[in-house]
Amino acid sequence: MRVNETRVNRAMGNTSCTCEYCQLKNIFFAHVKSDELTNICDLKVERSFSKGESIIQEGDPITEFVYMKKGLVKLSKATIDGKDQIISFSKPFDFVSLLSVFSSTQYKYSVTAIEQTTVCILQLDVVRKYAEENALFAMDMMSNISQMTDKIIHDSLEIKRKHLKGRIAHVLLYFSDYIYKKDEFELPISRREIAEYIGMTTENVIRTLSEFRKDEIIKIFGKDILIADKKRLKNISEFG
Amino acid sequence: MRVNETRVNRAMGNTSCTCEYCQLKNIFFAHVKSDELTNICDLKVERSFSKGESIIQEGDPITEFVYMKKGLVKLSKATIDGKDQIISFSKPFDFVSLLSVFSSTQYKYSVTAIEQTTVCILQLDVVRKYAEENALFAMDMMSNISQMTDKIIHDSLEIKRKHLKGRIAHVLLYFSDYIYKKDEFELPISRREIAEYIGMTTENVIRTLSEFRKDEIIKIFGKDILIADKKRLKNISEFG
DNA sequence: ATTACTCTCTGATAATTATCATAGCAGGTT
DNA sequence: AACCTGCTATGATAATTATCAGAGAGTAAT
Repeated sequence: MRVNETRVNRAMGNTSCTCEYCQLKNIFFAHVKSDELTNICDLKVERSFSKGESIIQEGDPITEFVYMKKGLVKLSKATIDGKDQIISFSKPFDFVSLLSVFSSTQYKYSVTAIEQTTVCILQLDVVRKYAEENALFAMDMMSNISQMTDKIIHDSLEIKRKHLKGRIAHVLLYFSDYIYKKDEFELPISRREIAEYIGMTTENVIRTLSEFRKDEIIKIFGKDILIADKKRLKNISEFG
Repeated sequence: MRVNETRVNRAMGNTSCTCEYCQLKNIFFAHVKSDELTNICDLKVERSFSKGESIIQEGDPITEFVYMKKGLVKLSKATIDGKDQIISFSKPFDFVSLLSVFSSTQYKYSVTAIEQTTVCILQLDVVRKYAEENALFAMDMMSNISQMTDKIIHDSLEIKRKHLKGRIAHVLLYFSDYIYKKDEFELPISRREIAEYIGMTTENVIRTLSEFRKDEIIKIFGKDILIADKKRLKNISEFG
């Protein structure tokens, strides 16, 4: 991680060992023995980031293994012409390091909190040691990587084949159905960031949202979105 | 794999054990002991496919582990409206199963030979057994998955941020620099397939290639392409 | 209070890309 | 031969999307 003046809790360390109830044990560490888990729990460092704070910076050496405990982050990459492209979003209990950790020594993307976020951090060599000694754990990691990249590739194909309206519908349904699981939610990102995700201009994102509002498919109150006609939105996402 | 009347060599099995010089030993099976490798070599089945033949069909149950020994394939996915989207291309010594094998029980994409292709096939449970018993091998697989998905995601972002001309330039440079490593080559895919890869219409692919020809950036003889001005092509790929 | 931001929003216009129509050509089939 | 079919190719036109310009609202800093 880059030295960042906005980063907080740098030295707070393991302030609250809540591993006891952490779902990671069942998901990711299912094949790690319980005494080793206690060890992992002691070694982990928990950190919090406010909305907008940088968690990982593109180019950072990969020395840590970061997983989402709470919140929401965006994975993004700077283009040659100084803009940003958003690759995907991650939520608990994704491992935001997984995309690069076994193919590179440096992060190829940045990770930024788009909601108040808590992550847990393990030293990479610790995780690597466990993986090298415990093939079942390594297999679980593989499954995790696969699921993560699978979703990224799938969404990328979906977005690619759709027109502007379909892409916006896709994004709204993504947050509504996949992230928040309700029809009314606060968009965690700006119109510009939506544009960076789906590869369109900010103006057209705004225009399309306005159009959906005029057509009474959604209601907009700033960042608050209410999906009023999900059936129509799904139809637009599929075929529009 | 689906029963396919075009598939050949179904029952040929291990007709030519050329494992002895296979590069896979150094790349993928580096941490598998040599006596186990002999076992793997005995269990593997080699199969050949002509250009156009289906190797894996979307929806097939994943029971085998397929790697590229020779040739070139496309990974593609059918869209809801009956078209195809090309995800990526794979060459020796990629593992074309890797994209799904640890995240799903069924293939989510099809694999089709776009050149005369030879693959080697291992039963998935054999590979899984080795991985479960040999964490270093599992780690090597992880690295392989990561590199493969990394490249897919990277290319997808590059294509997404470019305009039509830049995308065509990207594809030409992909085949020239990454696949064939020469300036003159035979395009292994049709204009329509290029369109399916970069998310444009066939007509515009053809038009853009014609434009490059008129601008003397490339020469075209049917499927044969000669890159005459690579510098300009690279410039278009980056900024056009 | 003023300045300087960024974000949201809208309209007018330009550029890009898709669609539709047409045609030549090659390969395969009957 | 005549008839498909798929691929390549080009032009005209329509649709989509980007760019440019401007404006209000909010927020932070001076």
